[in-house]
Amino acid sequence: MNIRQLLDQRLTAALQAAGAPVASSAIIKPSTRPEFGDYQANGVMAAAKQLKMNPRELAAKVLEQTDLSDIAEQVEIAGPGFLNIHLKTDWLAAALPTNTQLDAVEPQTIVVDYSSPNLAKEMHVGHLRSTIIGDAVVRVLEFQGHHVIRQNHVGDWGTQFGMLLAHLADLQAQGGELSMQLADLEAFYRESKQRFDADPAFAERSREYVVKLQSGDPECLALWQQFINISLHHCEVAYQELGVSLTRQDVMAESAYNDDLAKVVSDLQAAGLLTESEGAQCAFMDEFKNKDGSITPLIIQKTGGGYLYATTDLAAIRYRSRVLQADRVLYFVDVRQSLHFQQVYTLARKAGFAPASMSLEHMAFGTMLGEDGKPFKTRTGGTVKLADLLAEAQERAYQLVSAKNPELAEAERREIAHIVGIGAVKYSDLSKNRTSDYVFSWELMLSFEGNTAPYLQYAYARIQSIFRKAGNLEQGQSSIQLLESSERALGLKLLQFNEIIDSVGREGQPHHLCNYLYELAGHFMAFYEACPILREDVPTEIRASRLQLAQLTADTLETGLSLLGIGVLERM
RNA sequence: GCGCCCGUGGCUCAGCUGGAUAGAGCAACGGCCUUCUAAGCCGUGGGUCGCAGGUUCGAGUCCUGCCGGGCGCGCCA
Repeated sequence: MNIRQLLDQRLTAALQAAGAPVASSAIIKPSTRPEFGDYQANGVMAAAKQLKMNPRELAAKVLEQTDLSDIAEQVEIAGPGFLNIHLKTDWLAAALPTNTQLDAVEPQTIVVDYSSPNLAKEMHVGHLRSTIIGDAVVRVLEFQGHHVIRQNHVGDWGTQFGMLLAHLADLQAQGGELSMQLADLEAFYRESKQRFDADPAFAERSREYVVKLQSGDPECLALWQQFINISLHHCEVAYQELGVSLTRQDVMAESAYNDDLAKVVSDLQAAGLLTESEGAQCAFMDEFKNKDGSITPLIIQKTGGGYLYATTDLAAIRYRSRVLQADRVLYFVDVRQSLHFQQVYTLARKAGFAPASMSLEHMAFGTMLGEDGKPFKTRTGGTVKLADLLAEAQERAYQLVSAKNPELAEAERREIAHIVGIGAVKYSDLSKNRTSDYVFSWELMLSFEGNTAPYLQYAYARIQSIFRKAGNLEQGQSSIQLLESSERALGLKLLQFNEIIDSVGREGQPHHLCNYLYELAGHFMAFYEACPILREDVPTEIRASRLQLAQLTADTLETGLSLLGIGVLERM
């Protein structure tokens, strides 16, 4: 159930029935302070302004137009014209058992473009944002009942593959296993680049490899295919370690659109959208006109006929519309590409590649910076490998769990370290989703205290511990009673799960879910301190009610964390 | 030059079509483990929300200007 939506529907209808314009909304939000009830309506004042009415009078008229007595204990007009809604505690309690069942949504086909690493190099911490945030949103959308199509738009094409293949061919000529030579992709890339910069003959051969690759030379293609396979395998290892749901089936590489590119250009030309400028095919769109009258162009085809990533992105949009039949396409891509996407989206609309009914959404995120405020690098100047970060996180978690619970078996401590360590890394990224840049900090990323995944996992483990201790105590069929203030607060928070899921599905911001789960766990901790469950002096029906609250909290935490791609533990 | 984004306590961040007394975590300080896991709980101190105007009954949120930082802009992706 979605309380906020329910209140919004009823009060917005009442507001309009009271004479407010059809566009106006009751604007329901959780109350900012306990004495203002559970939810507050902020929209009456804005509507009153438009109607040139006294807001409190309008608020009174709104209340005449609806009857909330089935769900609300009391609704009061407060301050300049707020409506403060105090929900019935019994109604809350009765709604709790079905809490993790969402209200049905109209299913859409949603294409999500995320992760999309460049296969020329190894995945590093900079790939975390797209991969982890995208995967969380994918899980949320599927949970809502949408048809989600993952698209891992990996970079497997372009000039840099010339030097990689030239270097690879040389090594292969010397004998040896490809998989061994490519075990450290990052080092392999460095070596290739060094040779390219230092040796003109090698650079020339690299360029020849690009031509051979693009002209479909079978030997060259075979070599390339091997390289891609190995590099993809590296990604899959990282996905596995991270618990990311992408598989080989989700890969739709840049090269997959190669055959469409000429058609994209000719279709754009036929539509009169391209202009030749300095030898290149460009789209000059009025939407990108500057103050001085010049237009920032979008280059579709290079002088000499080469294609660019704009061309590929346009081909991908057409594919996602025509073949995948998407209602929405979400791009989890660095914010630095926002102008590019604006241009591509605009051109795709003009060209009819993207119908008006298909939503194109750039879910942008900022760059990861080092603690010096510059793009994140190690001390030696290289990027931080994902594998190193994850290993460090798990090691620290292992040290901690070994100190806390030395009696646990080695294997269980390793398992706990894995779930906790990976969870902490993912959560620290998921919990801040501004489009601005953010600062990478080992300290914060590997922290297990405060607003972190381990805190949520700890709350879950505590609940499991209660149930282990409770043994076969019958939970009974008795109803939930929200008697103590901490019980009521927990119950209300539990019921807000649905509205958070809706928001994440709509806006693609998992940090709202993180924040919700953190508050939920916090409410549980307060309840845990204030309300004994298994103590002998607790009456049976109270105990049964509290056990149900604990169970619902565990279910919600588990569901929420799983949507973030984070696991839970029986003990830690 | 043009365009986009960001400036919130010592640090890292929330702040949901403008709403009531700006919230967390970390760090600091003080309490709480013979009672369901102290990776926890309770409490204290700490913010002219970059600056200056403006719109509004009401501005961290909207508008203008300025200061500071980041990023992008015709043949990389």
